[in-house]
Amino acid sequence: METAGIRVRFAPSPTGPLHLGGVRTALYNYLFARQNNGKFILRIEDTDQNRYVPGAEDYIIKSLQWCGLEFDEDLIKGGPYAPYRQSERSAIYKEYIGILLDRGHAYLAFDTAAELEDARNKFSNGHEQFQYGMKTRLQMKNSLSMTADEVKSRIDRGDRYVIRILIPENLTVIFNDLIRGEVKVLTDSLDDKVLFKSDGLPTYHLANVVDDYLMRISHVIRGEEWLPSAPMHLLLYRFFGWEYSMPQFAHLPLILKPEGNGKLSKRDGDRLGFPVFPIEWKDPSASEVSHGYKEDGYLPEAFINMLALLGWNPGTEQEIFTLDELISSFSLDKINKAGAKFDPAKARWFNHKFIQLKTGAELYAYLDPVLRSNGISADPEYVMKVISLIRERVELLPDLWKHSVLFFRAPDTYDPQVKLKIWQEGTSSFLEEFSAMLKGLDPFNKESLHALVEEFTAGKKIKTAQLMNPLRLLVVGSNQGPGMMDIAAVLGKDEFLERISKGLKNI
RNA sequence: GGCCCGUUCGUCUAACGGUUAGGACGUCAGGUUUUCAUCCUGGUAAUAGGGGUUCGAUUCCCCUACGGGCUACCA
Repeated sequence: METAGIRVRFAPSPTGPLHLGGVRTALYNYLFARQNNGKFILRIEDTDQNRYVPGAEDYIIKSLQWCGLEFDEDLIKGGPYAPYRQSERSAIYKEYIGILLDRGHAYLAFDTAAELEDARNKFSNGHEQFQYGMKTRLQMKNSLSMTADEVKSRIDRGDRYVIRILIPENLTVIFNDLIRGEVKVLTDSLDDKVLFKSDGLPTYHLANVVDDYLMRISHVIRGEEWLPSAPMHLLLYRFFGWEYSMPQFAHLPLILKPEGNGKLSKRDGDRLGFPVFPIEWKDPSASEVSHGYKEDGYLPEAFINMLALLGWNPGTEQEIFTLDELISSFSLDKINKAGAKFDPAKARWFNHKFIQLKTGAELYAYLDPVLRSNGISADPEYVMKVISLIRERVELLPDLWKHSVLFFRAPDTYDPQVKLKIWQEGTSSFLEEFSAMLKGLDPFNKESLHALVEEFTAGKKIKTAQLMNPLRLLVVGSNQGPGMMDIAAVLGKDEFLERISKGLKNI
């Protein structure tokens, strides 16, 4: 039972896709482990077979892989404390619940669902709510209220039962949360939670304590929703005699909806138009597809950076971090206590920042497959020129295509709103004339073009914009895009001229 | 209802008990640009309320309000 160093675990339940908050919990565990040369462990908490969703486990692993968070021990690569899937550890839990029973810290309860329902109705009189605990346990059907013979005969005839923790009375449980400080609870407010279900599997409460102990977990970093049951977990450690080597707890604040109140949920993403999941999730039963950050064109490093700063800050004004920088700057005591509202606009801002950090070649690697799927085979050198012109306007990866398509396809429509605004009497004839002069331009480049435009507008006594805006409309189809000279120079003389004449015909 | 946790600009947040309460996102206004973006500059905007403690509270304590979480044979 020697100290095994820093060991943390991420313990998701495979009941569906992992959302933002889950990824952040994993991230904080990862950062803490890496910073302390510790181990980062994945443990699948699948003790509820009713809620098992096929594909969820795989989804969780793939998501974290995309984020770049690698485990030291998990169900694939194994480890010294395997298995890492709780459903494969049921024998272990049986053994430990036996210890609790022997020591009188747990008891058998035979109440059926209907009986529990009855009790709830009977005891909840508007002011008070039913709690299976000190005030009620003796009136229920359990090994505390029944004789030993009665219990034995019930077991013998095959009655199903659960095993509940016996919460001691009038005891103050105190523990130190690394984020919140001292948390104090009187045991009288705790109820006799089910530790072991009638299906032979433990509940979270038992499994988590037993596994954290057995796996030598040094720090439990988990969501705030576990704070209320932490005192009960502490009691469990005490009953087992493990209090001296109990992990330290850190309960993370929740991630809230961008607007309004409450926990962030999948619905918010649908409603407000941003992903809440790291990668796309296809619901196996509902044939419904939820957006993922990956597929929407976010960079994993931007996603991670954004999550890291949602509830934690480095104490400096640095906002952009590499994973390594996050590892070295991270600290549990700079995690906030209050929940943080998620801000999709800031997520996009992070992504923009990270895209600007990419090299042209990296961006090329993203754009190239898109070009191919659109049936475009362009000279790499040409594509690189295009990328350098449009890269600064790219916020999400798909913008790469959105902003570069004009270099690969001539427009077939011309924005009527823009036309209305800029097309004047005489514009067409200006353009005809200009186009004719363009034909003889040699060499054809930004500089020569510029000179020609100056000469032309001066001769016509018109503003540069009076020529350039209509020109842009013909060549691009709208009022958007990089500088007109840049576009022309990249497009080349032939294509440029062709678009002008086609435009003049069709507009 | 009970128990637990929380509360600084619209949002994320900074501030050994002493700061003109700082930064970022958003937003607004200017500038750059032949367009749209980007970019640059500037502005806007906060300590929930009330009591203490203290020479002095954003900071420490209490109360109230508000918000959140938990209250399953779910995690």
